[in-house]
Parts: sequence; C-alpha cells; structure tokens
Amino acid sequence: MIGREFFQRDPLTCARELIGCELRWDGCAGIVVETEAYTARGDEASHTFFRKSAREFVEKHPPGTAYVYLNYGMHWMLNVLVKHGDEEGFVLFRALEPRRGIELMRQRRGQEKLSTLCSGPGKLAQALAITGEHHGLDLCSDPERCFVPAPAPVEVLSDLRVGITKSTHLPWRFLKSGSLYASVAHGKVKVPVPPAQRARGR
DNA sequence: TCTTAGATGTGA
DNA sequence: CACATCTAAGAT
Repeated sequence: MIGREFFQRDPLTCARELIGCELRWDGCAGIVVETEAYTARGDEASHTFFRKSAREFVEKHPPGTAYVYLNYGMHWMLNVLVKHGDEEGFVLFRALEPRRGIELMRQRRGQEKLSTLCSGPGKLAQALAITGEHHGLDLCSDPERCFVPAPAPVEVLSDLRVGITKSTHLPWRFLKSGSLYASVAHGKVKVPVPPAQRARGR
C-alpha cells in the first residue's frame, strides 16, 4: 500500500508517478493509466481557484485524502489531495485498465467492453461505485481503498487536459504510453473554440 | 470516424 | 449559470 509520504509532493509529480500504480476499491482494482494534475495556485481550472469550499478542504485535510465531487449533475469525479509546502493541489483519476472485479464493474456500467469500462473519470467512478459518500476518506490507511506501487517503471506521456475551459494550454494530463484504456488518446485533445469565434462562423 | 445535443445537481 | 462528462444519433 502506498503511504502518505507519496502524496507529500507537488501535483505534477504525483499525477505522473501514479501512472502504472494499482487503484484498489472494495474488491475491484485497475491499473491507473490516465491522470490530470490541478494546482491550488495559478491554475484557473482548479476548484480551489473558484470554490472557497475547495480551498478549505485543502487546508483541513492531510495529503492522500479523497476529494470527490459531482460534475454535470450526474458524474462523480475521484481526486486525491496532494501537498508539498505551498505546492498543493489535486490529482484527478481519468482512466483505469480493469484488473479485478471486472464482472461487477460490467454490471454497474452496463458495458461489456473492457476498453470502455473505466475510460473516463465518470465511467471509472461508476464502475467502482464511487460517490460523494467517499469524499474526505483517507486513501493511505484502508487496504480496501488504496494504491499499490507499480511493479516496474512505466513510460509516461504528457498531454493537454480534457474538457476544461480555462488554463487549457497546460500539458498536465498524464498517460501510460500505448494504453488502450485511456479516455482520449495522446495528442487527440480538442481545444475548445471560444464562443465569439463560434458566433462569427455561423 | 467525427460532431452535436441533451440529461442533470450544486456551489457561488 | 457554469461545469475536470457520457451516450445516442446523425453526418462525413
């Protein structure tokens, strides 16, 4: 089980080094193949930039704590809090390569295909039955909900983050090289077109 | 293979 | 009202 000291580093380092680790969650498990880093300072896409409650969460919890929230009214997002001095922030888990509890994950997702079982943050949370009730849980002390180190070094690629509208230029998404289980392949992120330009085009 | 619309809860 | 998404449906 990965200890708290792992999360006592900056968000980019943690996001990169979590690739290849195993995420264990109540009998299900998968290899982390896609993450994103969000920094508490200077990152307009981070919740801490526009949510007071997120800044308070960072202050009040130790590194290694789960930060779970609902997005678009229907998808739960799993993050882990990381802290290194004033370099604090979150790592968002975006995709897993399924390894254990696959039948259960298939039932929860209503999907047979392994490659799309956990290929996105909302899908991952649905497959593992992660909800707001897990917000604030310590992910460094319970063997049922924890991380396991990668058995061997993993080649990691970085890329633009997916689905955000601010700070879109930062290459803070990390992928296991060649993985077939990612949400969006390396180099395929679409940069959103600004509203003004869209209006001109029609 | 790619683009689009629509469903939906919550913080500020 | 924006939003760190997903899916089905239709166009290419």
